[in-house]
Parts: sequence; C-alpha cells; structure tokens
Amino acid sequence: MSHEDFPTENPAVVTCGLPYANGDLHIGHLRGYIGADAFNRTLQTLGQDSIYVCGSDMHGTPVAVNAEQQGVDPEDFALEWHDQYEETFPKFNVDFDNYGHTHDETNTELTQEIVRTLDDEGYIYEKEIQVAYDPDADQYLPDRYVEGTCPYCGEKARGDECDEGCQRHLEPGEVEDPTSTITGNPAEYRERTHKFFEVSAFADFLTDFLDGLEGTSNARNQPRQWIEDGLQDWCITRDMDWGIDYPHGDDDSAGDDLVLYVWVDAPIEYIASSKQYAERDGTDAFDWEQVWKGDGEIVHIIGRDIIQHHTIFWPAMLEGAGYNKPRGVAATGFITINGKGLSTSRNRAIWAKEYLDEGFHPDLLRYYLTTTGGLQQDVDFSWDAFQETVNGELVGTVGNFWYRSLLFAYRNYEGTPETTVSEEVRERIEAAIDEVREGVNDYSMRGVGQAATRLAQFGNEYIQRNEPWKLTDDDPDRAAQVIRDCVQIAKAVAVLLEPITPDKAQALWAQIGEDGEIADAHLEDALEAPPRSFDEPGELFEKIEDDRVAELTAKLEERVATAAADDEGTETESDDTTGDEAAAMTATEDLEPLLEDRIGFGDFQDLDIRVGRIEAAEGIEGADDLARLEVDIGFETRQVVAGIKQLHDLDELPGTRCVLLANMEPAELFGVESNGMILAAGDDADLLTTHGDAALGEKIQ
RNA sequence: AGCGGGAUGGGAUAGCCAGGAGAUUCCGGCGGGCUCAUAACCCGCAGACCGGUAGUUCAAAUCUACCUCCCGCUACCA
Repeated sequence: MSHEDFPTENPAVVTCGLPYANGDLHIGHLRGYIGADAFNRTLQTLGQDSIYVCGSDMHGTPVAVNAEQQGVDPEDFALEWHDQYEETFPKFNVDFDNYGHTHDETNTELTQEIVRTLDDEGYIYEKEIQVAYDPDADQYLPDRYVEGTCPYCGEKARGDECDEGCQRHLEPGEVEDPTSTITGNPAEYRERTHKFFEVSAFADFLTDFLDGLEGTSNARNQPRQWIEDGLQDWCITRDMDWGIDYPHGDDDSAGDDLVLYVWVDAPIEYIASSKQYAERDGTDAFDWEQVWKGDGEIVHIIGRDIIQHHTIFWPAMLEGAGYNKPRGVAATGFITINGKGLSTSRNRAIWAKEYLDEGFHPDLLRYYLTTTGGLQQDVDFSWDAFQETVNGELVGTVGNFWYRSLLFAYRNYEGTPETTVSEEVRERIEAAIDEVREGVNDYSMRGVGQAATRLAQFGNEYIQRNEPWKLTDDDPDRAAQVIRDCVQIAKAVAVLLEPITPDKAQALWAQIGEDGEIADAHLEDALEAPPRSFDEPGELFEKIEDDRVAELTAKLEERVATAAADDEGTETESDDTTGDEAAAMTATEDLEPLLEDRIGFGDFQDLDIRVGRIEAAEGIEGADDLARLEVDIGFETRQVVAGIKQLHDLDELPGTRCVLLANMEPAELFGVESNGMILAAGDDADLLTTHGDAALGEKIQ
C-alpha cells in the first residue's frame, strides 16, 4: 500500500512526542518539536490542510515520585512543567495549533472510552502477577522503585532489569531481597490482578501496517523484528493513584486502585489535542474525526527511543478501537554535544532557556537542527559547528543575497523593477519548489532547507554573473531585468525557507513590501510578483564572532567538568558494592570546596600553560621542600622552583613530562629564581602530565 | 546475545530504497575574479581506490554474505 503524495485532499495531523512533565527542555527535545513544526509548516505551504498538535505527558511514576519528594501534589507538579513548556515553545517558533496535556478532561474521557472499547471488543484480560509492595509506605512499587539482588548473577539489580550485572530483563517478582527505593525498607511481594492488552492478536495487522508505513526506515524495520520474535501482551495498569483511572465496568472487581499505564493515555493525547483544536476552532474549520476515524493523514515525529510505542502498541490500540492509523512515523536521531552523548544528569546539554538567554535568534537553531543531518541521523551540536552554519549559510549565502539584492533594487528602483521575470530564473525557482515537495514527501527537512539555501546560492551566482552594477548606465533595461529576477529569487527563498526560519522569512516578506503573513503563503507564491515598491532593507542575519564561540565553548566545558567532578563523588558511592558510603562522604569533605566565583574565558586565556619535560631536578640547600627544576618547554628551558622535594624521588624526575604555568611572575626562593610554576594535584603534589603526543611547548587550552 | 542505524577527500555531510561515465554540498587549503553586498560574493585547483573481505552483474558507494569498529534498541523504565 502506498500513499498519494502530499498534498492530499484529506486533512492532516502532525504530532511530536509529548514532553514528559518532569524537567527542563534541551536541544535534544527541541530537535523533534522543531522538526515536526517545520514539517507541518511545509505541508501547509504545499496547500495541505494540516494542523500540529501536542501536549504535556503528565502521568507516570517519575512524576508521582518526584512530586512526593517535593511534598507537592503530582498534578501541581506536572502542571508547573506544563506551563513552562507552553511558554517555551512559541519562543522557538514552534507553533502548535493546540497544546493540551494528558490529565485534562478531553484526554481522560477519550482514553477511558478507547480502553472501554478495547475491553468490549475482548482485547483486554486480567492476569495475576507479583507486585512489590512497601508495607511502611503502604503502597505498591512500580518496578523501577524496587532494588534487590539479581537471581541470575547475584549483582544488585532494579526491579525490572539487572542493569549493573548480567543485563537480564527481570519479571515482576524475580528480584530477591527486594527493598523499596522510596523508604529503603524491605519490600514484600503481593499478588495483584492487572489488566493486559492483547497485543499478540495484532501481529498480522501490524505486519501489514508496517509495510505501508512512511517515515524513517528505522521506524519500519525495528518493529518487524519484534513481531517476528513474538509479541507479548502488554500490562496496561499500575498500582498508583496518579494517572487515569481504569474505566470500571459494572461487574468489575479488579481495578480498584488501578490507573492506566502512562503509555496508554499519552499517545491518545494526539487525538485529544486534535479534538480540542477542532472544538475551539469549530468543526467546519477542521474535522478531527475525519482524520482519526476516516480519511486523514496522521504523521508522528518522535525520538527513536519510543519507536515501539508508536509502531506496535499505538497502532494496535487504534486498530482495536476502530480508529485510523498513522501514515508516517519519523524517528529522529539523537543530539550529541561535541561528539559525546547528551547527559542531563551530567549537565552536558544545551538547555532551551540557556540558548535564548545567550541572545540567539531561535531561527538559527531551527536551521541548524533541521539541516545539519537527516531526520534519522544523529546530529552533533557544537558552538563551533553552529557558528560555521550560521555564518556560512545564513549570513553568507541567504542573508547576503537577500540584502544585496534588495538594497540594489531599493537604491536604483526604489523597489521591484517594472519588468517580468526571465525564463531562466522562473525555471530555477520552479525546480526549487519541486525540491521542497520531494523533500517533505521523503520526510527530509534537510532537503527542504537546502532547497532554499541552494536557491539563494544560485541567486548569488546569478547576480555575480550578470553584474548589474555595471549595467545600470550601459544597459538599463538589462539591469532592470537582472534585479527584477533577483528580487523574485529573494522572495522565493523566503517562501521556501519559511518552514525552517519563520521569523526571518516574515521579516523579508515585510521588507519587500508584502502584506500579511508569509506563513499563509503557498509554494506557488514564490513565483508571484512582489509589490512594486519597498523601503530600504536591513540585514536579517548577523555573524557570530569567534570570541563569542570560544566563550560559549569554554562555558559548556567548564560546566560539564564541574558536573563530572561532582558525579565522580557520587559514582564512588554507588560503585562501591560494599556500600561504604561514609568513606566516600569523608573523602569529599576533605576536598577544598569549589569556588563559587566564575571567571570568564578571557581570564583563562591569560594563563599561559605549556607542556614541558623535566630535564634536571635537585634539592635546594637549606629548604625542606623546595627543589630546583629545569624544565624544557620547547622554546627554552626554564628554571623553576617547586615544593616537591620530599614528595618525589628527585633522581627519577628527569625525563618526566609535566605541565607548567609559563607566564607566572618570576620569584626568588632561597636565592634561586623561579620562572614558572609546575602544576600538581593536592597535598601529595601528584604531578600533572600529558597522555598523548603533545609536543613540548604546546599550549594547554 | 539478537536486532536497528551508521562507517564516503583534513573535518562535517549527500547519494544507497528505484546499481551505469572514478561521486554531493558546506568548512578548511591553494590560486584567481569582482566590488552591488555583512572582509561578503563569484570562478578555478588540489584532495576520497565510498570501513574490510568475498560474491551477484556487462556495470556496485549503491544488491547479497561474512567480518571489524561506533551509536542505539530489546517492550510492564515516560
């Protein structure tokens, strides 16, 4: 089964994975939301009737537990994050038609209705399983909140997985000597009746479904294997208070305290949010039931960690409840920072708020995140690469073309020259429009962005090749023609780039004197003549300077290093299987506290630290600790005095590599001049050295 | 362990699904041009035997098998 290309006659719904109401947003999240936003905007420029909806994921154990730890109601806790998200998205031009949350009435009702239908259709059954229970806290413990001993390898294990030992998946009830991670007390097992959704009944359906599924290849291929391995039924209830209650039937004795597993109600928010939009907007404007129950185009853009939820559980639920299934699932890759995995606990991340606080325009990040790699690829973020993209493509190619064309047009014609677009340019723009169409149909936002950038590139080449500045006097007609073409290209670039950089495209739109919103423009408008006159244009993108990048990079690295140092302290704790926490605590307490005062990168740069090699070492007469060293730092050999006499065997030092602060003020100690400072750690003067091939004299940076 | 994704000039990235002239684009390097423009822009050059091995084919970066190295997933952890 293959789908008709976008745009279709049907309404479309685009969604992104729901943010889990439990923490700050970072660029890893943003990548998905921005990608989906750009996808939706592109569909709209194609003329597709399309909306973009999402909502906060409010339920689940992490929210419940974190709220409890803070002594607040889980709803209040989650709503606080929800509010923050809702405020943040517009700042990145992520324009949801509706943004709800899973705890609201619409979602609650819809979820219960769907579950009831699945129950009525016979897809849900009860089964007794062993569930850990904390008698002191008087509550059942979802798997992750139980720790104990792995029955297979004897290592410490979590309730669901032997994460430190044999990696085995553990069924409920398997962990030995269970303790509650909430109270630390021993837990006991109790038999509980839970509800299971018969996913296994949908194997054939899912196989067919995957055959026709559009999107990224990983979202199609991975689930196939799971189906082949045999689908297991899905436990869809939890022993918790926080969540959506299992809908009770009259004869139902089981699910008293049961709420639905968070992954049941989370994707239903896609439907609920669409419904809220339609009801707010009037069903005439958008028919949510057509999309979800009739002929509609449903596209989910998600992270690749939640593929199975969207390609197995979710379509099975939809099928079982008589709903329409997604047309496409696009699973994005991850974001890495400077080549290493993003880690929120280690503070290795670029936070949404942080990015904005640094004063960067959201469109820069939008462009970077959507065009740096394919949707499916992992994308590395570094301030260096960010600068390169912004300065090279947005400033140099797009911005410069926009500005030079419009400025020339303004100065010589006070707007658009009165002539028609040349055939060559019209065809080039049409080709770019086709590239956008192909891009979105291939779920390639990169392709969409590049179609626009390449058109700007053509514009630069075109204006250069025709040199209108030479023609204004010699051949005014020809000059007018060329500039007319350039203004058209500038307008076309704006239309094509709108899905990626909506703000900047709008600014250009205004500069060429167009009324209204460029977001309402269609691709074909790229070929429509711009208004006759416009005002003097301004520059839309500005360069990011090198020292700014250096500053940001240093800031990030310092932060990660600080977090890593903290982490090491805690890691010692958890790695220590004998559980000697007291020792670890003491070790940390002995350390000098970290300085609160931060220094700028400039301050760091003031330190000239070099790689050196100790050539000679001898004690200084009359001094207890001081030694006179000769250190080769490439350019020269320095004499330095260091307080390491009693801590090292001086005879063994020559030949040792070391690290020297070279621009230390000279000092005289015991009559010996010291011309630098050897770096060493702690009271034991553990000498710092290098571990690679750094040449003598190389700067530490 | 199984599975998924990746491995392309110094760096980064496209092409692979629909196999065909020694391969895209960006950054960097070298040389040139232009001066309308944000020291921008345009042109040219150098540079990769497309992770390894073996196949299929007239023809493979593109298909098949095996292998190596990264990243990730394996469902009652959102």
